[in-house]
Amino acid sequence: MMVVEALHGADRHVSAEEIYAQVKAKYPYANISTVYRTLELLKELGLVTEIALGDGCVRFHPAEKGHHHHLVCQKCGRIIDLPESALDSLEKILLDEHQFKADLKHMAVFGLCSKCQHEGQ
Amino acid sequence: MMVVEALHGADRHVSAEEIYAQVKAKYPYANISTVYRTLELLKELGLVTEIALGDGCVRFHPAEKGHHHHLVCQKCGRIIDLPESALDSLEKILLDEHQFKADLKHMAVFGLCSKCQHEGQ
DNA sequence: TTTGTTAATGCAACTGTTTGCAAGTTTCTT
DNA sequence: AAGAAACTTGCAAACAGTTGCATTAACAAA
Repeated sequence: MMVVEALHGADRHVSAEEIYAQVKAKYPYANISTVYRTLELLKELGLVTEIALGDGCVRFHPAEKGHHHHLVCQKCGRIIDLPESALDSLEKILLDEHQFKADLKHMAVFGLCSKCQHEGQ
Repeated sequence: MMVVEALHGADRHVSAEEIYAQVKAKYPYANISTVYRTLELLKELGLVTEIALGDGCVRFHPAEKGHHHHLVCQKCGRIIDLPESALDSLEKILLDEHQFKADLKHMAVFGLCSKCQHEGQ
């Protein structure tokens, strides 16, 4: 319950550590492995999605706030948000050509943003 | 050198731990952090690509053997290989619509394979 | 040859995350 | 209400991977 609350209350993608800190503030005996196990459960139920944005920790996002994707610039670190529909065509191609039902709820694509493409080195 | 050799000699995607084991067999004083640092360097030079196939460790693949992608079934674990061109259209869309130069050398897409889609539960 | 500069290595400690286990709690059966 | 089975939790240890630091090696300048 406290994990769900922390996820819901956050205005951005939160890490397990941040959720743990919030839970611990209310109930100091709480353990971080419980947070991870709860997040795992919520993932299986489809209530949260996780994503690795390349900053060393996985971040979580409640499904009820809607799905979306991210473009992550490997040079400046800028993160560009994409609507869920941005990958619809990929999903369709994989289904049509490979009979594979891709789970594209929350993807991160790494590369170079418009600014960094045009800079030297 | 030994890291490159181990990568080159393997007939599939190898983990850092497997490379380390091979290197250690020839030179027992070797350290795993050197393996990781070498792999990091090779990545930066574009000589190897890494990928997380969802089995708990990152796997590496030498670039000279060609790029490709993987469809990973979340139910049965089956891995379907895709040619590099399979994501060309996605790359083009991201560039045209978002001016983002995606780095799609070695991607893993999770989902359900044709068999598992049609099974209950 | 000596000195200074830079890069590579081994080691230990650390990070984020997962796991095994024992204890406690809840739920089901009777 | 009692007992069995299943689930949840905290804790400590493990795991894959990274980092800081001290030592060593490689190279260039003098």
